[in-house]
Amino acid sequence: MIQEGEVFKALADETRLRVLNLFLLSEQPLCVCEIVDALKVPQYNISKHLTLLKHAGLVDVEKEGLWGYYRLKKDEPKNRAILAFLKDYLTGETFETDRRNLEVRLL
Amino acid sequence: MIQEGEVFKALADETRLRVLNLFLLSEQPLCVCEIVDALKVPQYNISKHLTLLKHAGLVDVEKEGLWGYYRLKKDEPKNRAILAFLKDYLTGETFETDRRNLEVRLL
DNA sequence: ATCTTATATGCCAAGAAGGGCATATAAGCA
DNA sequence: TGCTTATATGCCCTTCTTGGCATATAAGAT
Repeated sequence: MIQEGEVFKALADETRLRVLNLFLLSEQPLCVCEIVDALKVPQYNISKHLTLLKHAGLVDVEKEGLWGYYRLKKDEPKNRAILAFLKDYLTGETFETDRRNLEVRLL
Repeated sequence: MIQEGEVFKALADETRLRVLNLFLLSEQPLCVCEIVDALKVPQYNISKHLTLLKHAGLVDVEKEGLWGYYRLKKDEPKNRAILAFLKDYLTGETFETDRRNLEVRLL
């Protein structure tokens, strides 16, 4: 499990970067199932990565009934710079496809 | 081995962050032995991490006789933002001690 | 109460990463 | 030629990480 302050370990995984990419696009809370649909990755896998991102302090959750709404902690001082960097860094086919898939899902 | 573009994996290790911390301080090429002295970590260990950082595109080497002078590729567009971020991120006892050790070594 | 849906989690196996150690390489020097 | 010094690398072992799968949890609906 990732310790406090070890942001880079949280970012050192492609699936997690894909998840963060979605958050950076939407700038709104996303539930697990939306992420699952967009990335086409098994639910248990996304759940695990979200838990890890939460422990790393990059996202948090709000539970509403059955749903868990995750959102980027973009106002956290510790996260501001790295998220700004990420926004430019996450380029390429996969990230773009994921973003398109999310847009369709959110319609 | 780290693939092209996977910067975060290169940063997801404390020893490598400690090495980068030295480069950010000195802004001058450093040879392996200087880093070994400052961090008090075995030479073979530092060598391996430097090779990895090189593959990640964060540093490069210039060989001069027996010595290998490594330097940060800080002018590389891809690296600018992340290095700026790192400069603020690398705080704490260990990093400060390492910096002091390097200063002594470079006298 | 039961069934369904959304999410989390425990266990396992495979692979990657890191450290230790010995040794290889290779340049300079006696 | 041999000796020393600086650096790189291969092997082994241990630990960490990830994904797959099954299952647990828990809320809503019937």
